[in-house]
Amino acid sequence: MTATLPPSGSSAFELLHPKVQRWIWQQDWPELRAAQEAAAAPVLAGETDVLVAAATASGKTEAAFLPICSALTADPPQTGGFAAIYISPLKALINDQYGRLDELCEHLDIPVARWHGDVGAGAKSKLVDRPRGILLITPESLEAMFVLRGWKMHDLVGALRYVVIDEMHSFMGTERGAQLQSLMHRLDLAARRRVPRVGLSATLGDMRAAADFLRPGSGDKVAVIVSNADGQELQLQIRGYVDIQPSLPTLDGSGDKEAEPQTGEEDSGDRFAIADHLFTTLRGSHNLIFANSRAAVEEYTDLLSRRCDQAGVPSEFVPHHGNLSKDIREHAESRLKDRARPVTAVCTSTLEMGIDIGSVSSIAQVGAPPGVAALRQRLGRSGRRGGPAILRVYISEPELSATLHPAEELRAQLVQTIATIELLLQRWYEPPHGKALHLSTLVQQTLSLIAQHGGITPNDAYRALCAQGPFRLVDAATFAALLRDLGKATLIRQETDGLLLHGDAGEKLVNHYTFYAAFAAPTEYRIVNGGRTLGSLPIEQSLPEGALLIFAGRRWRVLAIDTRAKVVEVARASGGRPPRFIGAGPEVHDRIRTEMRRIYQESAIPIYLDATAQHLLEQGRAAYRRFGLRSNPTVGYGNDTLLFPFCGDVIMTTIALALHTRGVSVARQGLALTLSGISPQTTADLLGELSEADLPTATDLARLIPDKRIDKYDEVIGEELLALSFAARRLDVPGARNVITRLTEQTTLARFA
DNA sequence: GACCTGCTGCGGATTG
Repeated sequence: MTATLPPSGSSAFELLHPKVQRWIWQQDWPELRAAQEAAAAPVLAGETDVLVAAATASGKTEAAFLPICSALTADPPQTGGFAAIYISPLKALINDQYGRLDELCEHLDIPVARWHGDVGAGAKSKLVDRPRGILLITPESLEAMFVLRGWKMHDLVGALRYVVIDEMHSFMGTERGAQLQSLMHRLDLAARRRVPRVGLSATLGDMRAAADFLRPGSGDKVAVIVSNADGQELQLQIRGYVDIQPSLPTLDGSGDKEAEPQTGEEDSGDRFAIADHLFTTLRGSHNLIFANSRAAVEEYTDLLSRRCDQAGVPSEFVPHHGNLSKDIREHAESRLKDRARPVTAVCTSTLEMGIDIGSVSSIAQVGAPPGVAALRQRLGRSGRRGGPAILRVYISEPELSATLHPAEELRAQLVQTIATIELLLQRWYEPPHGKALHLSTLVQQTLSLIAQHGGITPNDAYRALCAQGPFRLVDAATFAALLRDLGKATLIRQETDGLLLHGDAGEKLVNHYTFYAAFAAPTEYRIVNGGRTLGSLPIEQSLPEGALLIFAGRRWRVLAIDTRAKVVEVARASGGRPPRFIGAGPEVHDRIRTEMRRIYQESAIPIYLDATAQHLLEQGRAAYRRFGLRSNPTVGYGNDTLLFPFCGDVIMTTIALALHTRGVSVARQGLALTLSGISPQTTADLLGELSEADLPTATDLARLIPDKRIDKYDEVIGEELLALSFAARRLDVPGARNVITRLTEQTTLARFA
């Protein structure tokens, strides 16, 4: 074997155990990757927490496990219990890592075990009887372990030396992330020690926030390793399209019966043009097409499959989204791994994360990307080592007409896309929301602690979860109020000695397996064809018998619906339309809207726009000038006024509520707030009043929202706490004040113009 | 809120 000499002169390599060195040698690696080099010493020392941020496929997992395995080999555990726990957001990722890790650990006599929902109960009880080595687990399975085997936790994790978090960025700012932080803290409590944590993450804008997520309260002591070795070349293009079809009603219009079977003769319009370009450009190589919704995935897979049929070539386009069954998704994944036969997957964010599918030739994005960080992740999938990453974005805007809404004349989709790309080039990414209280997850964790210990005092619960745990933004009074709400809902009750126990409802909740997940999921119907499950659709979907449907990239007719078993039986058909998955859009960050304003006011045309996109941008800028938005944010529209504040969605909601307190009915539509029956002059006066008076508090504004239940256990939380929670996460009064001041200045000066 | 993610233990049938 002609092995290139491994990492000689590499100080990290010298630190590793000889057996690990031998394994690296056998891998034939030319050198250790930057992240692996930098992480070795601090992980080996085992004294600090370590955060490794690097691009996908940069050897992050090895950066953690080469030194961890070295430490475990050099100093083998003397007692039972897991030596390291690796927590991953995906079962598929655990299975991937298990294959890779097991191979390394075989040489080292370190047992590796996986534990998630697809692992049998027998294997689990064996592990509990003989806990050893490295455990790969999901947050939900770890939660189940605390609930069902609380009394054994010290035996299981008493000897724990490391906790590893994979894809840490995917947890940050979410309920599941708050659960993960709580679980990590409860591991420390069960081990009765501070167990070193290793976080593996994509590169983020604010590494300090990430470090603080990994070790709440002590983020400054985390060793942060950022591998910025992504000098990768980016080739990108935004392609503009004009939608000449009259825009169809998308939200309402449940009159599905008139769904006309598409004959294929009306192949015109923007979607067809986009499909044509995708077909001719991507066929013959491996690619990913990110459509922004499951409905769009279905529609484009269908359009592209028909192109293949018409051309008499085998279908090269496969769908991939969260409602498709496991075997359909795994089929797409294995086709992607098979380099011999070209395939392009049309997908939602399902293929953003680190499941091993190999790298693809190019990325297509249909519609505005949902954010800068998401676009960065998607790009990471493209480009073999050393090769450029290729991105094509397809943006469609409606044809200009007399009836077009001003917001559409501004070509907001296109401008938002340009803003997102400009920020990506500046390496800015959306930070996670740090101010959420995560009360829903605090409910879950309180109930879980009671299960683990067979009861707990309010003081101990507060100390474990809030004072020293991750729910630091919750003060004692708020926690007490939460406990009272839980008592009212009979989730908990209190013994005379003060001990908290489960109440009747709590007992039921905790003893059902759905308790372990911190996030809510809608009930869904299973879609079945001849005994084979194709996937599922949310229950809100009303599908009358005989309705036509496009699903899993094919056309179907609904034969029968079993409402009790929640099953929809379908047969192949020739017509159909994609299912509607209802909803609004992702939250747009303030920085993106600020960037959009800059783009409107500039005249430079980015070089990555094609001719149509350039033309659309000019139209958008012309509309911006015509409305005079540079100096006046209001536009009269019939009896209404449109207000364009150019700020993030959180601030827009806050301004809308503040206007609401003045008796104005306000609606939010993308870039604009619509003030019904109010003139631009009155709007200017209202803004002036708001800027002079004190704005209501965020909590007062939140009280105006009739239904604030969003997260899984919000149902049992009382109005007051829901208002507090909504205010913390979804409103920004100081931000709104700044924007209102700016808007007032503009409208005041505009009057003299 | 576009999108995404996850969970138990047992009964019963099948196979070696």
